[in-house]
Amino acid sequence: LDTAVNTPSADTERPERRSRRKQARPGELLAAALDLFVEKGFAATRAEEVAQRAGVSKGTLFLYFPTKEDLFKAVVRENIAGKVNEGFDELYKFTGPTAELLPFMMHLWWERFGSTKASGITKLMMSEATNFPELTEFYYNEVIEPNHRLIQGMIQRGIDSGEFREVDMHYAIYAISAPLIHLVTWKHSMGCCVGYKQQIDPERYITVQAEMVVQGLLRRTTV
Amino acid sequence: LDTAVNTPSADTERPERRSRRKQARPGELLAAALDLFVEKGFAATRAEEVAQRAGVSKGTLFLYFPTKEDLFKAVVRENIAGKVNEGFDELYKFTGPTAELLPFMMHLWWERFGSTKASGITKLMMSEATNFPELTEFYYNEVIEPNHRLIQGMIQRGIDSGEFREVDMHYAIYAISAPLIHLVTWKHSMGCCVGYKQQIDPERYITVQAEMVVQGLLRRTTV
Amino acid sequence: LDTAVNTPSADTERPERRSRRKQARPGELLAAALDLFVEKGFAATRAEEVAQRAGVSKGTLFLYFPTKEDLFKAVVRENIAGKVNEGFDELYKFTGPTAELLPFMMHLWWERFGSTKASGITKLMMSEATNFPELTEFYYNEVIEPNHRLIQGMIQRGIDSGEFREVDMHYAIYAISAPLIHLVTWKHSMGCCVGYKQQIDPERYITVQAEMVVQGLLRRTTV
Amino acid sequence: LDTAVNTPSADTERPERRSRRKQARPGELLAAALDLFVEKGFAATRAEEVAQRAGVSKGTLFLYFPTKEDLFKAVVRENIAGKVNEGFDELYKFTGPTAELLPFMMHLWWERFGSTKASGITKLMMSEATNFPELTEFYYNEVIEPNHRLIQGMIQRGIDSGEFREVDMHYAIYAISAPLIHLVTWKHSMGCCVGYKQQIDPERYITVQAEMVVQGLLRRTTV
DNA sequence: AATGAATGAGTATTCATTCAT
DNA sequence: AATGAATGAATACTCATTCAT
Repeated sequence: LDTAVNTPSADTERPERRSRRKQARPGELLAAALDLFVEKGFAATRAEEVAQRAGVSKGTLFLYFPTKEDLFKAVVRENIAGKVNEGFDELYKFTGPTAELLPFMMHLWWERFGSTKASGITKLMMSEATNFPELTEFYYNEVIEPNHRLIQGMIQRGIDSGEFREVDMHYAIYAISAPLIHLVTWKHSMGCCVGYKQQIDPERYITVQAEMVVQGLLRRTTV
Repeated sequence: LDTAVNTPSADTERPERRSRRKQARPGELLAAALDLFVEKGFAATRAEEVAQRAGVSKGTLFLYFPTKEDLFKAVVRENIAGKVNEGFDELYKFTGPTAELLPFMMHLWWERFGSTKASGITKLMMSEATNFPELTEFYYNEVIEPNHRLIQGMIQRGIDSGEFREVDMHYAIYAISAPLIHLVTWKHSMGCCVGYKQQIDPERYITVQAEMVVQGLLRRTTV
Repeated sequence: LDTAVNTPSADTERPERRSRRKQARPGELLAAALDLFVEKGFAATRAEEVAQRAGVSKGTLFLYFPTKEDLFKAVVRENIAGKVNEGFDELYKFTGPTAELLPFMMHLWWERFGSTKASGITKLMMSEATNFPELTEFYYNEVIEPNHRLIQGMIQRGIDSGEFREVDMHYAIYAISAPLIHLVTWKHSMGCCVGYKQQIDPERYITVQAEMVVQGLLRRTTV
Repeated sequence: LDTAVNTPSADTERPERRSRRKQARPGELLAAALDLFVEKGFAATRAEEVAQRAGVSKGTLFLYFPTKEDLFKAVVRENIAGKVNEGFDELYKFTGPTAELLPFMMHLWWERFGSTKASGITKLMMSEATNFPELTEFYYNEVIEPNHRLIQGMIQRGIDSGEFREVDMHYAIYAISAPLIHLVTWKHSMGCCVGYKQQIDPERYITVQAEMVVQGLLRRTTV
């Protein structure tokens, strides 16, 4: 459902106890690894702990993922599948004004991604990017770039409809993405350590940022 | 200020070489540590390497910083002290409209902090926050909170002068901070791994974000 | 009894070699540790050396004993358990006069403990007592106190039978224990370094001490 | 008085402030070292701490004692000077019955040595004997052997006077020495770690042991 | 496929000892 | 003679990875 862990190989055999379980192994390991990597970071996560949480032995873990780095890569690759497409669907489906589209999409993003465990990999990638350059490139191509196109689509929609003014599109995108990324990054770093008073309320945060960016983009009616 | 980071500076002078060095040691070590921590992260940085880069032996490092964690803390403390005050100074000194103050301050921040090596600790803290809760709290109190107050001061100035509309101040702050933090975080993560085409031009980035946020805050003249 | 120290025993049998070894591991490690601790003391014994002598790698040692201190504790526990009970058995079994019981028991003690490698831990505990207060307390409760009760039982037997005079029991005990402890302590310290001429012949030593203490305890027939 | 720390070189210069102090250095270091070695053992005592306690720098310590081992040897050698001679003096001076001499001498020993800090080296030597073989030999010749001769003199006196029976002299000696050595050894090991209830009262302990040994040596009047 | 016992390279930290001043 | 900054060998302990069963 949320972060549906799919076994790489298609599930062809009937739902028979033994083999289902067998097939489920890598998925369980990836789920456990996601949890722990998000929770403690790459370096601080011990392989044994991952195996334990997945209910298998250490040996089994290395049976599926020959290296801790491979495990990490798999975790990231696994958890970034096609979220963007959902976004494009919503964009195309939306009929109201773009000034309403933006808040709607941003809140939706929170609901479907930001608030889920999967958002932890956003922070993970920030932290480990330089240690996994080719993974980072993959992440850029598969996640960042598509999302930028989605955001660009949203903004362009406003410009095309005459709602928004012309902007330096390449950089205007960040007015939407930066606050969102900052939100989940905060949530998985500072947010864990500061007191109740310093917490950010995501809904309110997004509401304000969305309002700001809409105001920032809107064509000045008179002037 | 106190433990000002001194560059090793070629040893051309003969007299009191030993004692000169002694004074410089902590600074040299902190500089080396900053480099390496930023470059490879906390866990991946070996104590010996820090010592080597500072031109001393492993033992000497532990003479000044009894623990790798202590070294990390010192690096963080060293590279953030007083930065905010500079910001307040500029704020109080500024005489033009707030719509110009914001871009000015954001660019200044880049010039004096974002573009320097020290900005690497912003990303470092994000990455290591959960591993050093006590340090994170320190960082929040000494860096984040003061910066928030500075930003709040800037926005309030605009509201007081009638330029800006009333906003949910606590969250409006992030409209300014999030893009900036995102910029340095990017610079020290993704930025290192993606191609030339995907690079962000900081000046242009800040210009656009500043314009967006100013537009977002400005009181609508007619309506 | 529980973790009986098994000698490595030449591996002639082929089947289940791995699992056989697994069972023997802790015992082999404890035996090696006993050897080395007795030989060189706690501080001077390197963990790796213990592993080597047991024929395993460093890692394996820490697999079974998470800490060098834990290893030390295990060695102490291993080599003292139940020794006292043997003494009580002999005491209850003995039917002759107490004047003969004492020499018998003292010689038996030498035969079963003093002359064995295990007596080295008596000296070890003396040397390391202040460094391991918690272990020292354990040793007092599990070894010293029970032995004192055993000796007290022996003396009391003589008093009850009318052979021995009334004595300050609490301190009379040491008339028996002190010479014995001194013997093994000597054996593992001075004894290793002084020439042949200065050596103590344990049997003769015990014979004389036993005679002395018996004479010291006997009720004066006429007076 | 008790452990008078004498500078090796005879004090020829007048008691002038500066040089007195200079001359006192090694003595202060030895005193500090004695304290610490007794308190924590050889391995656990850090050179720096010795220097600190003596009020000098680490460098100075190594100026006088090129090696920690040398320091240890010096501490032992320093603190075992001619105590035995005092014992012989008392023996020759004593006029009463040997049955009274023994308790007298044993209590005196406690008063002048056992109860002082210097008794710590007795335990030290036990602990470190095997690590310092040639020191051990020295200790045997300078301390143990003379003390044995002293004790032998005491026993012989009783035999010669007809009070004591003939004994295996070489081993009878231990009937006196073992309890005393055991007392100081206990005091500096177990004694530090066990509760109030398990403490040994030295006076009472010696009284009982002395009585025992006297009884053990006395010629049976009738029989 | 699964286990978990075994490995050993790797790393922070300590501390006796040196030596420029 | 005295200092104390600097050294680096030494060592307990960790943890990814292997492999016999």
